[in-house]
Amino acid sequence: MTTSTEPQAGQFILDAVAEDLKSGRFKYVRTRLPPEPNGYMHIGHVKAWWIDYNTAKAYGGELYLRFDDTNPAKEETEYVEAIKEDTKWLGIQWAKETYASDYFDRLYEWAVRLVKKGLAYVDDQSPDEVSATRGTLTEPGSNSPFRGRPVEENLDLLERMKKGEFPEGSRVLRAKIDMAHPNIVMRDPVMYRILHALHHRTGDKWNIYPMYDWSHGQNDSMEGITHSLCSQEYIIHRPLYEWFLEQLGEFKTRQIEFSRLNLTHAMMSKRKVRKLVETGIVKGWDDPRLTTLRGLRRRGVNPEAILEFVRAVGETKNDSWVDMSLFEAYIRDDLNLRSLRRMAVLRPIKLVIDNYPEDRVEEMEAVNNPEDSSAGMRKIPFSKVLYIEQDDFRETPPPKYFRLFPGNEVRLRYAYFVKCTGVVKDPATGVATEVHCTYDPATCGGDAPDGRKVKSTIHWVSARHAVKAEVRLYEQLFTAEQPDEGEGIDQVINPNSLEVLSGCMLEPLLADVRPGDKFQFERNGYFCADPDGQPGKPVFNRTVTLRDTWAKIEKGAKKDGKA
RNA sequence: UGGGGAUUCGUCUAGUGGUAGGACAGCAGACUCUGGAUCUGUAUGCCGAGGUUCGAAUCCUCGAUCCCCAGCCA
Repeated sequence: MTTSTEPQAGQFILDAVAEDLKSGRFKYVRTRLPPEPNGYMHIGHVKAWWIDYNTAKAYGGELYLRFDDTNPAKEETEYVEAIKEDTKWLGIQWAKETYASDYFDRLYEWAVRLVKKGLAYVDDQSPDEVSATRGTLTEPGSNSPFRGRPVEENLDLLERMKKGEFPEGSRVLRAKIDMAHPNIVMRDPVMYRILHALHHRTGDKWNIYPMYDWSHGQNDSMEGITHSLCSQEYIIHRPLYEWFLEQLGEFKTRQIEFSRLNLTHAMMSKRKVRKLVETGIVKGWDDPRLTTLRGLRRRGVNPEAILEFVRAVGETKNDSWVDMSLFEAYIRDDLNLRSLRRMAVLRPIKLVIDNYPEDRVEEMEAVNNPEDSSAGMRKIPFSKVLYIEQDDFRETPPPKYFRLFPGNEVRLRYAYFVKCTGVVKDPATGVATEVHCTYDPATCGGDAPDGRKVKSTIHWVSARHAVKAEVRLYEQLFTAEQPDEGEGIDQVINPNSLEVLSGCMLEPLLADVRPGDKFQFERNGYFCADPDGQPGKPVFNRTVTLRDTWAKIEKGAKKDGKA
């Protein structure tokens, strides 16, 4: 999969911005990345971040990081820091860090301006009354009895709301637009609500806080943002966005909407992810099964892979569900090029080489990364008793199985050809405990001087040199493609989403790893050292498996057998 | 007859009046000291019906389906 030569997927926003520059509507490009600091960011956000970042970068513009902290009840500084950290990790750079709360004073002045123009009023109705008079999707709303309030009275009331003279819910400031507007957003939307809450930055200074609609566009304008890029659900807010700036006579940012990213077998709803964390279905916001950025990072996914993936998905207005396998392809692509190869036996069984000297140890030369010659070579100890994967031996081989079975010869990677001579079983259970074989000393290094071939090469770890480790295997968290749909999350949880293997045997070099170190365990997949590991007792997470043609053949055979 | 958005292989996405292309997934094969990687080949698609045109995914008309909106959330 090449990247830069691929035709660019969806770029209607890039095109629109180019037109704006050409027409002179804007002389420069400035976008903003507007997270609400109320939770951890997930891969769905990355699409938006990338579009904001890429659009600015494409035209020599800049990106502001603006925290949308207009609701003190939900927002916390902790999340601000987490979001900044995640953004940096992704490699997205911002020119300026701002907060919606930076503009509370100016925004209030602008509100006063609208009140003076007779375009906003204080409504004394209760929330229920406001809701009841809004009308429905098909029926118009009705005017508030306070709609005709004189300007002076509105000004006085607004000032006293600000000072904190009224209880929460008792009054709001509303824009005076049209209660019969076919677009519900335009039916006298609430601009300020009373909230006697402590704000993470402004403390107790304010008793009224702006709604999204009243804050966001005005902040965009104040910051000279040229393009306010957001997801489709804001399309219907655009008339209001434009109405405010028009009435105010301020700098007019252009809002452009794109469709958000949906990934199959993943959970993007913040509320539902929170539930997964709280009920203990996952172990935290950084659980490697989650598509939160912290989860992906711990899982071992590189930021470059995430960015390449969202770039490939592109920017369109189509509702879409991107298949997880596309994301995995980008993860593999990235990891394949940069991961050091190591040998690790996940489900070990002993392989005894009967004709190999008891105390002999050889150092075998191995390639670190066939995709990158600069990664060099390493040595791996080899001896009489090895561990191999249980799956690499079958007493009675299925069709097309080329690994170890009695009488068959295979190559031990970087070592010798060995021929299987038999298997030792536990007399009580009948379970295989040891595979036996003989080796051909002439095949040292892995090639036969007589030119004979083997159909399979298997990996191994010397038993007396092996490092024991825990390895965590992950599968998709959900069995359903769209677990967000409907209720009953418990029903679509994949019971096999985590499998912990405790007796894994690794080559000696793997004893000393730091959390975040990534490797390809040959023939098994890509793995990343987890922070739970101790020196000498590593813990690895499986990021993603290798493409497994054999698994496919076996699965196909099973299906045919049944049919 | 509430308003607004969308519809191209299984999935995502190019194409904007001139041979429907790419990626992932699938299938078949080559190669291989990873059944990995790489390479080759291959099947599958314009929501529907009319119309305009020498020619329509693209323009027009009518229809279908899906998504969003009735927070003092963002």
